Order: sequence, then structure tokens, then C-alpha cells
Amino acid sequence: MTAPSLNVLSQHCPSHRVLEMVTGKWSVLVLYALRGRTLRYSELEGTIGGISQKMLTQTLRELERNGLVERTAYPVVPPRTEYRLSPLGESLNRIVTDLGLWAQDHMPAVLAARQDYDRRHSK
Amino acid sequence: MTAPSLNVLSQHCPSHRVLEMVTGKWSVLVLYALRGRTLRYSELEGTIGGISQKMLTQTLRELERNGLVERTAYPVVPPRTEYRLSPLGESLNRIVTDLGLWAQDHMPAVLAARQDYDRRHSK
DNA sequence: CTGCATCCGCGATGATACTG
DNA sequence: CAGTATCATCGCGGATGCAG
Repeated sequence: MTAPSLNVLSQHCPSHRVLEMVTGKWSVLVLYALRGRTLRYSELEGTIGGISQKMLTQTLRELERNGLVERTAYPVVPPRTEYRLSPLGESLNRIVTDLGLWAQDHMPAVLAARQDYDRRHSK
Repeated sequence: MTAPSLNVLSQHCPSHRVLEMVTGKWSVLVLYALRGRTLRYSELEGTIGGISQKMLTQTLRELERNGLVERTAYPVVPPRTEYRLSPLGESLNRIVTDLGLWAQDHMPAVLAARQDYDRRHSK
């Protein structure tokens, strides 16, 4: 049982801020891409469709700051920087994976519901 | 096994759009609040901290459009409108619950990592 | 290659007032 | 009670240029 004082729905509860980490536009995608593997900066950029350099860097910094991602920079030329999930980040692995699977599995149902809704509200 | 063509990381894949549904700022909180129970509009407003009428209505409409939430309006005075998760919405129940639990359980670790990061990058 | 700095447009969001 | 309408703003996020 979780203490009642820990309420993610309360905007002042710290756990609420923690949840904001995941609700970012790109955070989940980065976490998803890094599951169980190490990727270089450019590999992440290529793997995640439509992300800009700025947002990728910004998201990685935020995830690193929150202890979900570990960064390793090799002082060579050309530079080589690798990113991987920390143990804390890996603890989100199952949830992120499930979320991705849910999105794929229920995509048809969502699209159908959307068409249905739009049709019923257009006339 | 999921077909390779279904890739949430690809911005053009429909499942990517489905994922965006959940990454909204308020969507997860509404889904979390509605798990296994029916709530009135004003109850949702009171339950979710810091949400404005506009955002609550907008989020509910979006969730309804995507088939995750069912709306029932009773034509009485004063008006009474109830919201609950559809079967499709309930299929997200476990994931949303796990996400909330994760946020609460790992909140200390995240806060610690944050302090650590800030301290190491301030000097 | 891996970033950081800067500018800037626009959409998401919030506050407020009003309605059935 | 359960919204809708309008307006103001604020920060996200894209584009570009530059550095180590």
C-alpha cells in the first residue's frame, strides 16, 4: 500500500514532477530506443524519426540529470559519445515496452474510434 | 512478434500518433484518475491538481475521440455529466497504474540523482 | 561527430468572462 | 454544474551558425 500523501494527481507532490519526466514529447521515445542497448548520439538521431538536434540533446540532458540515462564521452577525434540506460532507467524498461506494445496492438481500435467520433460529430 | 513495419519510433507510423495520446501533459493524469471508477466533471476537476477547465474539457474530448473515455450526460438541472474509461481505456489500466507506482517508488532516487547532477555541474 | 548558442514563430496553455 | 469563447503569454521546438 502506498501512503496517501504520495499522490501523483497532486501538483505539489514530488511524484507528480517525476511523472512529468515521462510525459515529455520525446522522453519516452528516447527511453524506448535505448532499451537494453547502447547507442551513439548520431544513432539515436537516426533511430528516432523527426527529432531535431536541439531536442535530442535537451532530452538526453534531462534524462541524464534525472539519473535515467548514463553518458560516456570518449575524448577522441572525431568525438564519440555513447548513451545507455542506467539501472534506474532500466527499471522503466517493462513499462515503456508495454506502452509501445499497447500503442501497436490498439492502434486499429483507436483509429476506428476516431473515425467513428468524427463521423458522428460532423453532421 | 510484432511486424517490423510497426515502429513507434517512426514519426510516420500510426502507432507513433497513438503514443502521442499518452504523452500529453494531462492525458495520463485523467486516465489515472478514472481507473476503475466513474467521476463527474467537477470531481475530476477537484481530483486533478492544477488543471484548468479548458484543459480538462479539451483532454476529455480528445480521450473520448480516441475511444478511451466514455461520456454520459444527463439532461437534468443542474447538469450532470459522468466520465468513465471505456474497455479500451481500461486496457491501459495496468500500464498507467504501474507508471504511477514507478513514479512514487523511484521518486527519491530521481531527486537524489538530480541533486547529484546539479552539484557536479555547478562548480 | 557531438554538441552549444541564439533567434524567433507559433501553438499550447492559462486566466477570465460568459451561457444553457 | 458543465461547459464555451476570447484573449494574452510563455515556452516548446525548429533553423541556423559556430566550436572543440
